[in-house]
Amino acid sequence: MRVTLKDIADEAGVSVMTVSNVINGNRGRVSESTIERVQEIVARRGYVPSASARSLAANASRMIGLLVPAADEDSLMVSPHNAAMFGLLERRLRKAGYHLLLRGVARPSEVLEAVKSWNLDGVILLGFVDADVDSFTAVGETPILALDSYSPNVVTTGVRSNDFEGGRLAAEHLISLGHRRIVFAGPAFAASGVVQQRHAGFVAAQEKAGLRWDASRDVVADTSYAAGVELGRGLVRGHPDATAVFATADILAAGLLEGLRASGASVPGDVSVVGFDDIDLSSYVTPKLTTIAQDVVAKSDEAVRLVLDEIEGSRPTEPVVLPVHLVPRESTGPAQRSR
Amino acid sequence: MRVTLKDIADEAGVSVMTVSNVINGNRGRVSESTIERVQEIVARRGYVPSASARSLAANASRMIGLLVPAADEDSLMVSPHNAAMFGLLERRLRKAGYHLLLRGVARPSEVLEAVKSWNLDGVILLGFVDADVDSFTAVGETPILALDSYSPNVVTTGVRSNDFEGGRLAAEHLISLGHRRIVFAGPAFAASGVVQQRHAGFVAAQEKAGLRWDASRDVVADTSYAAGVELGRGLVRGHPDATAVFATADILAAGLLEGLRASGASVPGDVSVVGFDDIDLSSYVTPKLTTIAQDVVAKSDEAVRLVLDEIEGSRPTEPVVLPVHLVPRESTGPAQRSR
DNA sequence: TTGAAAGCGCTAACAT
DNA sequence: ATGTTAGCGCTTTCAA
Repeated sequence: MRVTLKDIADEAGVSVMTVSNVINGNRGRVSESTIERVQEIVARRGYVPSASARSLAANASRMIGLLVPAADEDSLMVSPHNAAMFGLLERRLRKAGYHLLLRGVARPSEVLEAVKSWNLDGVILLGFVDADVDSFTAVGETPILALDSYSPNVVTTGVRSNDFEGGRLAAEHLISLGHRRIVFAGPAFAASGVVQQRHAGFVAAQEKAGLRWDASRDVVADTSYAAGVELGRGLVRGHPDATAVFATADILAAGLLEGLRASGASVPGDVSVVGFDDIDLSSYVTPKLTTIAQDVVAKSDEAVRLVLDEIEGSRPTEPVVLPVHLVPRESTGPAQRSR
Repeated sequence: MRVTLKDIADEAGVSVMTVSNVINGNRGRVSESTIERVQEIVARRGYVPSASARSLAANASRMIGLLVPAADEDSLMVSPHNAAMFGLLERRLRKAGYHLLLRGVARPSEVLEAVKSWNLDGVILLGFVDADVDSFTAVGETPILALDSYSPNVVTTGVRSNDFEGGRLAAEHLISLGHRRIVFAGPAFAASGVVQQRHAGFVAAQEKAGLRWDASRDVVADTSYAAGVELGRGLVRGHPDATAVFATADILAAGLLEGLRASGASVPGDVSVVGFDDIDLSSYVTPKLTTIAQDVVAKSDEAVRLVLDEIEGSRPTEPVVLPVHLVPRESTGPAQRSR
């Protein structure tokens, strides 16, 4: 059935160790002629090493776990932003010779279980709230990298965008357009450092401009299209004097556009909207969303680089913070004097 | 370091086999009191079985490969539809006690390699063109399931939507609105049975209505937003008499909306548009897309069910074909008399 | 430059 | 109801 090292060794008339050395590129230890002979047989027989056997013997799996929150009965959280990260992370890992285990996680303990079970060489956490990240405990030396987390948990390494700066840029943009009363929409602060930071940057820019922050304009909304629609429908009634909204995610902002439209408000005529992420969707909706762009390519590259570095033995680093920038499109315009 | 079966066995004063039997739920073979004692130790020590060792000894990995096309230097193809499938498939597999290896594949031979290397219990192919599926060779008894494929390859089992019916429904809907000259937009036929079938259903409905099919209204376009925009911009010039377009994917149809708008054509005033898939995006764009909905939940459920059944030993089945239905929204309306 | 022996953690098959 | 033996396919260590 399966072609094993021994089969190759027998056919080549050498020991399994010699074949193993050829396979693993331990030149130096094997003569040129042997290398060629073995390689020919390997190719002809279609030999592929057993990852299980390797993992067991070498205690290294060359597999990285990509763990995503998922309630027991639920599907993985595959937001457009996460979907983009999946593809990017897989490519990077593949090019580095690693494989990717994609796994939904309901309880923090399952992270530990996944690592132990598959002998994962490293773990990348995508989309966990800080409280969850806080609770992860070390698993031997296995590097654990948390994307978009502000958890102080020392067993994890962080890679995230400059959320504070993003909040600042959004506010500055709106202020420069004359907006003075801006609603901030996003998930509850407590759970998310990301949201806290975006909010802090947003408030800082306003204070710098001499505007007083009014907490009544903080609105809690899920990161979902539906939540955006609901918020948009009620905005004019709930915040009659607001001329702009900063939403902490494009998907939420996109829903907002729809909700505002349904309530008869025009964007950006009556209300300006700024999103966050710059997912593809943001230029598909009408009007096209002005947003704060994250560099998802850099984020995935850094994440993989850091995990692999730690696997190679380097010490965990300070969190890596990636730059963001404003992408002005059609959903923002001058504040209406009349409102 | 790692807690092993032997550690548990030593502490419990039994043999490893007894512990193994407890772990694997081979009740019957072990006394109640032993089970309890062992389970307590397992929980207390945080024992997690080694998947590698299991895979090696039992010759079963409880891991399924989700393989997606990806050129060497490129990222995985993570279209919105694929992203939805990722999440759905992972959930199903997780609930069944399986793990998911997500892997981009540049050459068909890599499928074989992935299976051999990780001793995969099964494989799900997502997004491959028929020509690629044709070329896959059997890997022992390993079930290979191809999603959305019309390849006659006998080593694979198919799960797909009723594409012919989808094409028919789209055409019927447009015809009933008075459209007589409808453009068909999608990737090249040759490569894709999916597109062929949608086209065939589309043509059949027209012929049934007494319309003559005119091949000049077949337009080749990538399944991408950009291709849709380009097509939309040139549509009025290239097909001045067309009153509607059927696009084989929502992402393409969404681009079409934008391109038509850019060229000054109104939807559905001047041109009606029907998409395919019913991804989230289709109700986020303006106007909301009329589309043919696929049942992605059923598709993922069936895919997992079939793979697991075949792992259990049942024979490969006929392709499973899932129903589709029309979702009328805002992008279609009565044909203009004037055009 | 090459090989032999031991063992990674588990299970299947056969004892008892 | 429980234990023993013999691997699964590979790498590590030590020897030649």
